[in-house]
Amino acid sequence: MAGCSKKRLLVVAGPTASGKSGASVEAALKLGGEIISADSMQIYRGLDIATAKPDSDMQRLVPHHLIDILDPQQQYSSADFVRDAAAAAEEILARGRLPIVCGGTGFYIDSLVRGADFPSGGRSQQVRERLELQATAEGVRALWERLIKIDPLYSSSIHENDVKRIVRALELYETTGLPPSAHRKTGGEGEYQCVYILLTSESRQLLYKRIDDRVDSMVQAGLMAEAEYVYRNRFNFTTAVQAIGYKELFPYFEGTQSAENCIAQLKKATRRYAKRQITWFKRSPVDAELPVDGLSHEEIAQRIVSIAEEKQLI
RNA sequence: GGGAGAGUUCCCGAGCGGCCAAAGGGGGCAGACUGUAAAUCUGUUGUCAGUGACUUCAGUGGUUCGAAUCCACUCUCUCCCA
Repeated sequence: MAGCSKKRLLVVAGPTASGKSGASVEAALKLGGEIISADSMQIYRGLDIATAKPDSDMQRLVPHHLIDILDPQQQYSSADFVRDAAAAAEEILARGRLPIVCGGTGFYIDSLVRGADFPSGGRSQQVRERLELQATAEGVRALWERLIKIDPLYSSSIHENDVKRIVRALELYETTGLPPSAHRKTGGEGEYQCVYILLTSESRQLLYKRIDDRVDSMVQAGLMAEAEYVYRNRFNFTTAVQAIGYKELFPYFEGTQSAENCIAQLKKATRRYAKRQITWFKRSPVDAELPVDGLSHEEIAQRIVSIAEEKQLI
């Protein structure tokens, strides 16, 4: 029993198709936990198949938080996640249960765990849109040069082609009057007594095979219809269109590509995404790695529980 | 049987005497990431050794100081006339 003042938190992270959702549900049943989804796309209502959202049975077995909390035209951010996840954890703990953060959005998870503190304010849709327009009109180069003058330190840490980060940095500067590097928090401690478990695959090939199979079953489950719905709303669903599983299929709806080609493209995009996740988690404050190849959700859950015990979380 | 053309590094595809280990794209691999993150961006991709060396552009043999690039023959493929 961890008697310290910090709040208990179990994190189950991993790349797509590593089996985290299923295993987390099992683990939650064993531990008396509730799940906080750390997934930038599962927050959207109506986007179920491509996001591999836990089905209603799973959600009935164990309470899930931060799933279906927004309409697809709404926007969300890492800062929103930190706030919402912290609130959810609070409630769960108050009920005497264990919060289990489960997801693949490493940026969200690590922001929460590390206690990232995002500056208040510092956000302006208007400013950002203006900067984005400038970027396309005058070229990224122009913005980049402005950023160098404002914050040479920060600008040296990002690449001159990285439009999103350059725009964001300038947005931050214009709205707060301070250069981006002034906002950088030096490794905050975080307020959780956290056990961070990373689900891994020892064989990339196996992971990729699981991804391919899962895409096939998504198609079986009606992915095309869901994608067509997103396609029709592509100009409104600004963040949601970014999800893997829709945009790869757009050429099919436009009639420029066969469905087969698009699906192959989708598999490739998902594999690359998994690789990016793996790269991300290499730098995350992980406490334990758990190889999952060939294990059932039940078995993975079993190990999660023993790791939690070992680390004296429970 | 006659004629035209093509064979390039994992794939597609430029190159048409030296500046070519060979443009570009795809794919692979690796990485970055502090309020869009399933997004965005970067690097690398013949072998070996830190400058450099070595083996590559269907095959063989030539021409040349020098060839992926020119010539001859061989093989494979595409197309046109039979």
